[in-house]
Amino acid sequence: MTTDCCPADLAAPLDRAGAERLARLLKAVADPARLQLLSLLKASPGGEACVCDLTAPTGLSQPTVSHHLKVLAEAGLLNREQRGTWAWYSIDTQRLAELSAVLQ
Amino acid sequence: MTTDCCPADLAAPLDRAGAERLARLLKAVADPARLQLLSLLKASPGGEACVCDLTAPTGLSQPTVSHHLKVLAEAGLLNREQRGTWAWYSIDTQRLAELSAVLQ
DNA sequence: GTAAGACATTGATCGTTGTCAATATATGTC
DNA sequence: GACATATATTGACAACGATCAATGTCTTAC
Repeated sequence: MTTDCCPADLAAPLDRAGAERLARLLKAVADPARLQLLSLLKASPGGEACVCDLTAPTGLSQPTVSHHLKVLAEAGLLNREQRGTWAWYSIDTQRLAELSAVLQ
Repeated sequence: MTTDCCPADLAAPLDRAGAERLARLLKAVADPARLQLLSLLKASPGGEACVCDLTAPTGLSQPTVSHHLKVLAEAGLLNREQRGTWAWYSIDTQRLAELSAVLQ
C-alpha cells in the first residue's frame, strides 16, 4: 500500500499528472550508470557504500557519481547518511519494491 | 527465469553492457505518454486497442501515438497485430512482469 | 588556523528524445 | 482504378540529460 501520493498503479486509469509522477520515478532508474550504482550498493557489505567506493567500479568521475546518487536520492530510492567526511548511501528497498510493483 | 539474453538482475553484479540493456528497457517505460498507453491497453476490453482508440484519451497526435507504440513494441513490451486497416496492440504481460522483477 | 581529503555545485558541451506537420504506405470500398 | 481511412515514416525543432573540468564547501588532523 502506497501512502497518499506516490507511485500509483498501471491497472488503475492513469491521468497525465499521475503518469508524469510515475515517469519521473522510472527515469531515475532508467540509466545505465544509476543501475550499476544500485547494483553496487545492493552487493556492498551492509547494503551501503560511500561515494569514494563507487567511482572506480563505474569508471565515472566523482562529480558524475555524486550527480547520479543525488538523482536517485531525490527520487526517494536512496537514503543518504553523513558520517564525518563521508556520505554513505543505501537503497530504500521498500521504495524500490513499490516501484517494481507498479509495473505488474 | 529469463532466457539467455535479456533483463538481468539488480542483485547480480551488473557490468556496463548489462546495465545499458536494462536501461534501454526501462527507458521505454519511463515516459508519461507511454505509461498512459500501457494503462489504457490494460484497461481495454480484451487487453488490446488500435491506434485510433488511443489518440483521444492521451491528447496526442496520431504520429506521436504511433511513435510511442513502436518504442514499446521494439522493447518487446507490446505485441502488434494487423487486422485489415487497423493495427491492434496488446501488452506482453510476461515481458513486463520480467522487467518488474528486475527491480526487486 | 592551515592543510588535506571527501563530497557537492556550477558551467559548458553534446547527444538524445518527445512532439508535430507533412507526407508516404497500405487496406478496403465503390 | 479512384477514393477514403488507418497507420507509419520523415524532417525539423526544442527541451532535456549525461558527462566532465573547475571550483566551492565542509570535516577532520596536525
